[in-house]
Amino acid sequence: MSQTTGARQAQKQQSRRALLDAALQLLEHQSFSSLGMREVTREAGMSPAGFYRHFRDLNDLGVCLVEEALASLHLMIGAAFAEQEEHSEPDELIAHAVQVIADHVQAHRAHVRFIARERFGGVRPVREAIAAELERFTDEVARALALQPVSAGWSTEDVRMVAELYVDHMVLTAAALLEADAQEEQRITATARRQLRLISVGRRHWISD
Amino acid sequence: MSQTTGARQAQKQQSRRALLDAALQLLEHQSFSSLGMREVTREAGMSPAGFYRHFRDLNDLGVCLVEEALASLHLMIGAAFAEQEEHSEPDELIAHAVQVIADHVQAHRAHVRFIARERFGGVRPVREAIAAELERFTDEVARALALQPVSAGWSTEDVRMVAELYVDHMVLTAAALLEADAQEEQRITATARRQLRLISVGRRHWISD
DNA sequence: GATTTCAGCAAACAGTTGTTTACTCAACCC
DNA sequence: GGGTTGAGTAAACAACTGTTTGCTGAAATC
Repeated sequence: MSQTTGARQAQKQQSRRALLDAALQLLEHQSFSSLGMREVTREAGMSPAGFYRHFRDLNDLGVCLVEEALASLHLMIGAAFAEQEEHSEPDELIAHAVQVIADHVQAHRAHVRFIARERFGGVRPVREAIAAELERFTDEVARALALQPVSAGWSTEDVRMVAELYVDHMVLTAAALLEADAQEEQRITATARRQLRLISVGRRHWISD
Repeated sequence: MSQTTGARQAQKQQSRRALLDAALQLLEHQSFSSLGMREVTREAGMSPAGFYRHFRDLNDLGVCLVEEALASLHLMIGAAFAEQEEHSEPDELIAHAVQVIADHVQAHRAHVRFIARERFGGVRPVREAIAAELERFTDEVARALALQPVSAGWSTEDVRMVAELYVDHMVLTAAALLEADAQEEQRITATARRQLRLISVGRRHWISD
């Protein structure tokens, strides 16, 4: 249902990409709620009217960006959990997890910035799309946590609450890394590791109801 | 240096207040970076040019809002720590702390929304003002934590890292409460208490370097 | 090869934006 | 009470906004 021959659709996809990239670029220095469509089309090298061939709205484009940004996050977390057996020491695993986040921020700056910035931003549809995706994300983390030996005998609410703590901490750490230079990055990742270790200690001594 | 006779200055302060309140009102449905000054003056019932008698810029107004919003937060946390001796049970203290946050959100919705929304928002001066204020805030919390018996023998970095964890958690909880109805509020506060308890357990069993 | 489809364009629309200018008139000072 | 200060105004400025209209020309279909 999505392709006719190829060349036509491919060109359209390319223009669409240009619009999304232009938006991401502009969002480095402003919030989504102040983004203009003329601004976006200008940055993408397209005439204003052309925008409507791809999106109904700017909000429409915003929701697409949310899905795009969190898709790459899902891939990351999947890979991170898959590798977790390789690390026997818990501290090693924490260090690895933080490094995975730092690498992800490096590789997807614009996406991470967008999520962090608009999570509580001024545009309802975007905010809600992020909330919905982060919830699915938290479910995923909760499922993985439940399989760990530490979680034996835990209530689902307790597992879920830890998952929320981890996800929030991850987003916050990623956001902090966005504007950090190499030196600040060391401080931030060191603190993040310490905090994760504290939570880990808490989990080991937790008494679930 | 700030008053001449009274009536004159008082009227000016009142207009200034009207501008700040108008901005806060408008910021319920948009981000600061999309706020217009004509929009603000219109909402405040003032002519556009009048704005410049009070602020050089919209950013100038934004920074004022930051200071205003975090001043009330400082008052809150001061009161909360002052009352902490009244609660012998740790769980009771946690429940009280969460309730203080919920009450604060109820009483200062617009301010809390502004801080949560613009903490990672698109306007540099505002973002940096919030970061600076939250850092002072974290210092305050760290000082209070250091006095608690649990922190005996802890390094200053470890105390500071816990303080950051608490502050971030507080802001996040407050932000979550913003859009919650009565029922969701119960869920959010319950989760927040659980999470604080987990951190508390972690602190009790922590081995500082 | 003729016909249909449709991504992208140029132009025009009425509104809105931030800022400056010259002004009014009440509160202040002496 | 006369002169000064300064908070707030109305009008004008060029620049920009989102959206619609009819058009062009290349790719796709038959």
